[in-house]
Amino acid sequence: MATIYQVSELAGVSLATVSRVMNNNAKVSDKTKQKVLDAMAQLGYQPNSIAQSLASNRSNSVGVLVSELHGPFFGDMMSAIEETLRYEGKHTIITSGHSDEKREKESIEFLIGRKCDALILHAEAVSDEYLLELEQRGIEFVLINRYIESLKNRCICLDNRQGGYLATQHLLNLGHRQLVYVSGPLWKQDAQARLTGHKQALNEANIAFTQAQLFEGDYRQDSGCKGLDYFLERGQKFTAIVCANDEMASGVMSRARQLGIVVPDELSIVGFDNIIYASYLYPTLTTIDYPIYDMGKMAAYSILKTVYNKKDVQVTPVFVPKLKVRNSSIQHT
Amino acid sequence: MATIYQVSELAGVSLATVSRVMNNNAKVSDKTKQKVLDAMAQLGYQPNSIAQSLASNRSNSVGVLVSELHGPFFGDMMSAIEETLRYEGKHTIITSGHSDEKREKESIEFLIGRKCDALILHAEAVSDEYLLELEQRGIEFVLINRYIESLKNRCICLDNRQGGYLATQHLLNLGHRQLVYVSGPLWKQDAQARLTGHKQALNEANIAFTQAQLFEGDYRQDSGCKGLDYFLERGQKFTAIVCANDEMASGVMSRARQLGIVVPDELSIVGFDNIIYASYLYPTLTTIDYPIYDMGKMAAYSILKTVYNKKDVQVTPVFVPKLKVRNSSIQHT
DNA sequence: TTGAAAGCGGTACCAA
DNA sequence: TTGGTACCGCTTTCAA
Repeated sequence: MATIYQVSELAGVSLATVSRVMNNNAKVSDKTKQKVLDAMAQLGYQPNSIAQSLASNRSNSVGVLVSELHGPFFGDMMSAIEETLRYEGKHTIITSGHSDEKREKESIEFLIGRKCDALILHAEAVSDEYLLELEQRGIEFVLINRYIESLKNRCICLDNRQGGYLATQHLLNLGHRQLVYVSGPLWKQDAQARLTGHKQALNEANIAFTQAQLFEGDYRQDSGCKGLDYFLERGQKFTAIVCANDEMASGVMSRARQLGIVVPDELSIVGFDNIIYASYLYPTLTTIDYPIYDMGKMAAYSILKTVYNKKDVQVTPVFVPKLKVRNSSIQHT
Repeated sequence: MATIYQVSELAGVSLATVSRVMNNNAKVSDKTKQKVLDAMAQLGYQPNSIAQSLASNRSNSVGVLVSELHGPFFGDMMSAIEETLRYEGKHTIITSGHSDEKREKESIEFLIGRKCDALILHAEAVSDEYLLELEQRGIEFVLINRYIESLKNRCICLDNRQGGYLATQHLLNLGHRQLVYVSGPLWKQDAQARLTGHKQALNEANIAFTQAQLFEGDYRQDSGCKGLDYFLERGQKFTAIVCANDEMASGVMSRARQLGIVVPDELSIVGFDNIIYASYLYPTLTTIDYPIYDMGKMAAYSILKTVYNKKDVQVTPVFVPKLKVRNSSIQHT
């Protein structure tokens, strides 16, 4: 592997000059430049990125923390981030936090230890204080799907409240009056916001919301099944069920089928996220579209702009959810 | 950020000694060691991984190439790899190749340029020659789901032929005699192998296989729909359909529903891969389990063993697929 | 068992 | 516009 030194020798110029043409950040005469370029080509020179990093204090890598590497949701996010960054020659280092405070922290510190220039965090369990501390330490980062007022210029968010609102409004528009809600873990910000939107829609329609209409799930399929059982066991009356994500909705759907409840005829279901297989289910799932791909892209842009000084990018921090009507919800008669 | 120099000063020893206790690869007296450890703790010293890499010519990072970052399949693979490597303090750099030769090559070269110590490749489009060339260049790598005879000690494979065989055998055991097959893109090795297994099972049952019973899909859901249409349009008679992956199977399933064909009563379906949502479908999908998580883990182990000299790992290169019977296949009457 | 010092392959400041 | 050179923070050989 050729080094910058060999290039400089072959081209008959100094190290500094070679460095200049590589980074082309200083004036070099066309003639000299050409000599250097020729030498590089001849040697098949590739700069050593590690040495560059050490000298420039830039690793050209961005660390990404997601909850889970698998699962339909984060794949899209990573996909967007990696594509965008690689196009600019930056690389993506990934870690997962499993929605656990300790593991999230470990992952973040791991990434910092690897000298990432910036971090893109889908951090759920770590405290606001810790995130503020990161900022104090001078770490560059953006947050996906988490809003902290004093860090607001670092947050790429979906309006989860609005999403919850839309889901419920849709059912109300279809004539449903007896609704129940399967939420996510209520310590998570997004779960709270979605529930708030739900309540707000009910409120506007002058329908009371009581605790009996709420089941707190964990965003996993199984808790959808449990949620449905829960409501049925208590003799709760309902014609529609709102789930805080699609996985739980799919759980409700399969449990309903086991119990002989016909969806959507006897029970309408609405999910949230619009994960890929929402459209594979039977019936296909009405849901709220979460533009996670675009949000991942935006996070990457934001880093490119603030950390790598890429000028021509516009960062929009708040995304708007959209209702996606499919076959799991129907007019109440 | 404290440097090794400051630690050495505070501890009253040389740089070399500090380095030794960090890597504990040489004798250091307990007393000296303790002084160094104390100094490190006091300064909150964290070694600079970039500098370590430059000096040691080791980046402690492993590059991973997958076809797609999203999608149910690769998530599990990445998940396994990242977990395993991080446990050993290595980091995982990911890229995607989109099953396209040019992009796969670009990704691989990108990873090499970033000085990855080793690569884990799910390379589909790149030629055998290119891979051989990589070996010539002294690049360390393992291949997932691709078998090349002269690189066999680098291959972590599933016996795809056996999987195809099991899927078909299952249907034959259920009494089906009229089968059709939706394959993957036949330029892909795994698609070929699965089809071969299918033919073999038919052959053993003395059932002829003709081109009319084959539709070449692209592993995506939509081609499952197309496949079903294809067979129906030609008036092909069949009571069961074997799909080379679950996504296409789910396509067949939803198309069948649209057409009013009842699964499994009128049509049995078997998939391949056992992706997460195979069990969410209705009816739940009978499929062949592809232990991709374990295979990812094995790939990581293999790297740890050969590249990072971790001794106590056993590498098993060939994995065996297993039949997973669910509700989409039923006895033919 | 310890220390001195020569790299690793670049960047970037200061002079010329 | 160019060259000289002092780092960046660590590893590793060689001597002591």
